[in-house]
Amino acid sequence: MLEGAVTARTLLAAEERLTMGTVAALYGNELVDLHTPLDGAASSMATALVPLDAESPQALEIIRHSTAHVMASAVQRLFPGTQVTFGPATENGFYYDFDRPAGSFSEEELARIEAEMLRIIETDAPFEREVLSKEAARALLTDLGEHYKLEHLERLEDPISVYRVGGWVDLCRGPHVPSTRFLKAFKLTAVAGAYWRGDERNPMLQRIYGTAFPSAKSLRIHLQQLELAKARDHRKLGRELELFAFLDSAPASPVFLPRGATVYSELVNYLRGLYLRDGYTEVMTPELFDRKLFETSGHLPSYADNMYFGMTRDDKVENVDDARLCLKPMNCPAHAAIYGLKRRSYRELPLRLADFGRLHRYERSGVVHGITRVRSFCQDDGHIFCTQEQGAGEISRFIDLVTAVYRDFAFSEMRVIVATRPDKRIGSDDVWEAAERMLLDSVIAKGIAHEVAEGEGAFYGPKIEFHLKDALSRSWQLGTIQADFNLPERFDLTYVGADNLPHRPIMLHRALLGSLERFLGVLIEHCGGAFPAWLAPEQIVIASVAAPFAEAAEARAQALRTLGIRAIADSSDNKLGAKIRSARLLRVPFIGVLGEQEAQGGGLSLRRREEGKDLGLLPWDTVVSTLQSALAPPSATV
RNA sequence: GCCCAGGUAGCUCAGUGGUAGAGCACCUCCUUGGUAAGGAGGAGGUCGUGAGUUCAAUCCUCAUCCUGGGCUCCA
Repeated sequence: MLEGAVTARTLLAAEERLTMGTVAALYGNELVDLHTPLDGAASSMATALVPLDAESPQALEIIRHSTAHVMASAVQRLFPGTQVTFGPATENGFYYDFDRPAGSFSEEELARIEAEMLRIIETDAPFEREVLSKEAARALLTDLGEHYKLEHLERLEDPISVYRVGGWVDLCRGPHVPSTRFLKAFKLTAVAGAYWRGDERNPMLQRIYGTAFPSAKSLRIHLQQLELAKARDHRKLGRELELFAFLDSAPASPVFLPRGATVYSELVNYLRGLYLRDGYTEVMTPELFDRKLFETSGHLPSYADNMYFGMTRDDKVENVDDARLCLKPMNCPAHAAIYGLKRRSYRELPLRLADFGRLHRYERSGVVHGITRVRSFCQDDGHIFCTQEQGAGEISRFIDLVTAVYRDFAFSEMRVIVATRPDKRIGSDDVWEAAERMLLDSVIAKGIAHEVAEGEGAFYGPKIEFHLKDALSRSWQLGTIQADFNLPERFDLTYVGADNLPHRPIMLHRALLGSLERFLGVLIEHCGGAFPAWLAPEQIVIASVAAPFAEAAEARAQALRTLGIRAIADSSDNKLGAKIRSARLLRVPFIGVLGEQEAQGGGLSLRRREEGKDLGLLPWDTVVSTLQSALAPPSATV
């Protein structure tokens, strides 16, 4: 560093804004190291500088990225010949990808790497930034034998920065913490394979995941939260609560057990209620179609990789591409065909068709996950056929509906993503342009915070996606609405306008919950298996205090069932405490206790799931009215 | 699909080159009970599947199926 060079450190120190916990600074919109010389007039710069404390979110990223550097340094010390690639901070930590000729890292090696990292950190080595010409950087990387970095270098613009720490050097944009002293708490968590630049045609690298925090305490809290999240994992709860299961004979295709099927049906009932109010009519369509339907729709060949094919013994075919039948991966072609069954008038539009048909999509074995990503599922699918002019209004109406629905399930953190035209698509650019415009305008008009995902749209149209997070903060797409000008064209759909001339309708594909399977998975994690009372598989368990009251308990349960309440009696010869315990483990919203007192007076002692609240002995009428009001499904308002 | 880690009773998990164990759940009996586990006994496994090595394989090797973590939040 030049004598007297102006840095964030000198400027902040001069104003006594530098503390022991300051790891970097924000200079305008730019993150800068404390020690990097700044350009410009010192006096004006100082006011634009904001010191970043270790506890700030931006500092956390810097700490993690610096920890990744230390890890890479340790790896190269321990395993010479290993090349480095990318090592960014992530939402929950960091990773670094290596090309190690000997292959992946074992658990024991992870421990050795951690130990080596500690040794490096203890030396309190400073992070030093150095700016090079591209030519000099090329020479440096060639010298180090870092071929991946060399490849990446060619994508970068002059000048190039590198960071040194403890004699180790890496091509890096920075910034970094001043020295390794600031890395106080880290843990290496996992090894995994990852393709170079994420492309499966490239060589596979060895990735090491880790996490880092400004203090040992915050790391400990993070690890505890991970443990808690595991307890909410829908796969674990699905098994424990007997909601669903998987058969070896149907991989990645869940079977719903009685308890899970009850929740599933209630979700469908809820949706049917919404549809009735919101002007949808339901249709039912086959699962197996002649391939011609999907040729017309354009699913073949765009979507063939994700489709199942079928044939009969009368079909003398050898190649799957000649299979006569297709298992539907989507409902839209069938709905387009239904629309085309007869001549349509503008007076019928918008025509909103809903379908709970079962879909099958072939998903590669590595991407399936519990019931949130499966091969057999059902969408709360619907297609709106309308005029161009009606499109914006329908989209706006749908956004209101989907927002209200998520509110019903107490989801608050919704991400809205507008996904635009992908490389592999059907239809002209003009048509895509219009469709993208329509979606974006609706979101903007509602003032909804959203992101744009370039190239992430469906092959037939752009979409708005509504994402929610699961217990491990993985983001899942649930609801969606997609504008489609292509299918109406391909199916030659028309309506007769007021002018008595044929016109082309547009088609909106939409789903509120998305896949019912996925939604249920996310919902299970959201509520930790304690479903809202209206969805609970059993809404009340009536526990008899002793055998002589078993019959009375069963009679009460039956009386409630005739009122539409899912009630069961626990007449096992367990003691009351054990019955309460098992009902609570199943997260049953109400528990009724029936003994001498209740049998005599005709009432029931009731307790609610929430805070184990005991409502005491209530007269039967009060029991019924309490249950009926607590068990009523919510009503999403449009 | 690819990399890594797994697959032992319904569930959660021990275990060993000489054909297997615990807790819970289940069944039977005793107990007739008042708000998160009463007691005793019993039954239950081709150790994922197939092959190989071995006198002998749940254990070692290979294949295969299934499950789990990950596969550009770009130096």
